[in-house]
Amino acid sequence: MAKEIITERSVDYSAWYNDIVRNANLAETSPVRGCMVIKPYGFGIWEKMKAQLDSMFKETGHTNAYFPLFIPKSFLSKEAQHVEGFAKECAVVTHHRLMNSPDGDGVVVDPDARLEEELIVRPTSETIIWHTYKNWINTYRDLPLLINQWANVVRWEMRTRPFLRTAEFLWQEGHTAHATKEEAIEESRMILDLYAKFAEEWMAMPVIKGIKTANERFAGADETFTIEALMQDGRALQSGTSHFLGQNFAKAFDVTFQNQNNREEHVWATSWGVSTRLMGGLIMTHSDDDGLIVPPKLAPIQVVIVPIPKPNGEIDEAAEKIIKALKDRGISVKYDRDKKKRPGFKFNEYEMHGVPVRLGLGKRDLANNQVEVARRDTMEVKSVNLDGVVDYIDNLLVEIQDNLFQKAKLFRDEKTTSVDTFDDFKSVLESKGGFISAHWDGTTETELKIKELTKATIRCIPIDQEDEAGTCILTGKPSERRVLFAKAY
RNA sequence: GCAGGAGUAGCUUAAUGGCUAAGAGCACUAGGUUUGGGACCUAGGGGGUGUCAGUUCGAGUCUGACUUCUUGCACCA
Repeated sequence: MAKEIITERSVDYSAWYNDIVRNANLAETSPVRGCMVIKPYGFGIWEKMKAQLDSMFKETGHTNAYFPLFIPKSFLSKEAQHVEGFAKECAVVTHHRLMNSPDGDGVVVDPDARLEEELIVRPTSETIIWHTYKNWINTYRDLPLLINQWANVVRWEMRTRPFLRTAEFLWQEGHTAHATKEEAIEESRMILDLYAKFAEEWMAMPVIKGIKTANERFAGADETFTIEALMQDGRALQSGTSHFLGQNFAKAFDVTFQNQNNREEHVWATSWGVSTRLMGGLIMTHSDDDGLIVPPKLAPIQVVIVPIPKPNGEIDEAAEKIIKALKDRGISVKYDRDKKKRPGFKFNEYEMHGVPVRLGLGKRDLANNQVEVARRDTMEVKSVNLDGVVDYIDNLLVEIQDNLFQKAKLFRDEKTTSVDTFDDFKSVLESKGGFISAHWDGTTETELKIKELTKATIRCIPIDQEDEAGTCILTGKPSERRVLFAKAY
């Protein structure tokens, strides 16, 4: 019988989440507040995500570059909205040298080594990038400039949670410059579609594409687009954002280009990013009380072969055949020959790690020319003839990927409720949670009032939905369309 | 940042302010017996209790500060 080492979701969702992060070897805490160590298995998943996203960026014409970790303090104050948005959570470098402590114990900051201009550890790189772009952009022929960087950023968060909110996190940030407003908007919309496609087809995580309200918009943006996912506890997770920055940064950093009519114009900008927060989304979209579940397309190990009861020549030989055939199809496979662990232990361990497919191979199977195939998503186990097993697995991985998405989508749809009164809003939020589609009068004041009364925020104004006239659930004022509310991470 | 809770071996944990006792289970090491859903036996190794200071004849046990984790609030991706 399985030991209870993962807290059940229904008992304590937060504890369940933390148990998965720890027991599936995704990450652990570090001595630095809010900063985590991403362990090899967890990083393996991130690397797969990163590889896919990177190739999607390249396919759409972007190239990678790298900008400094440190940003001169003065840069941050150039865009008023931007600095307001980040000032409270910046790490600041003030000195450049340590010295032996005068009282002989350890080291202290050398007071003589104060920096002339203090440096900010980037919370995001708009400022230093726009400073740089000024020199890169002269003429319309230099546009569009389509650059992405993979980097770490720091936001000094007061309250952190593994992956979902950490002081330091990994992400990609795209920063593009365009000759026209239309082209910049199109870029930010294109990236939004790219993110949604990635979330749904690779992470098997259904998302709602939408527009952020003014209140939830990125500091310094004219428009923020978002993909919003729904977690198993009924809370929403902002999973990626794409910003149309207008000419705000171009003006702040004086980035202009000469157009075809020989006139100087400010460029139009976008920025967009997804982070290691997606790992949190992955965990909370699919996993269960037995541990992590990783969609096949992102699994560091897609198939594991467990010899039963222990490896021997005959089993090794059969396993090697399967391994070769799977690898030929680009399927990653691990053969666990560890003799110290019994099969039952291994079963539980790989379930904990979310390996999509497990093969059990023993004398009994070989005698029947069969192999036992177990799928992680449904926990079904069945015997499959060895001759067709590679085809079977190939299809099964596709089926698991699809099943995870369908299951998550069904959950999300069931947890999305339309309401027309504030009483219904409150009761649905209380009893059921999830997304609530409701009319809103369009004002920040009402949005904040609803947040104050219910803790729910407007996650987005969905893009793929019909306009529908109605009245605001709080004020009764006219509304042109429904927006999506939820309690959020 | 505020308010709770908590830091004893890698993990889970025991130990009234005291007999010159930090005890266990899992994990680990060695050997053996086992092996189709987290095996068992025997023998071992590992901790001075998050850090610093204080109270005391005596401190995992009490006090203070700091630090990390955690829950909630506020803030944010």
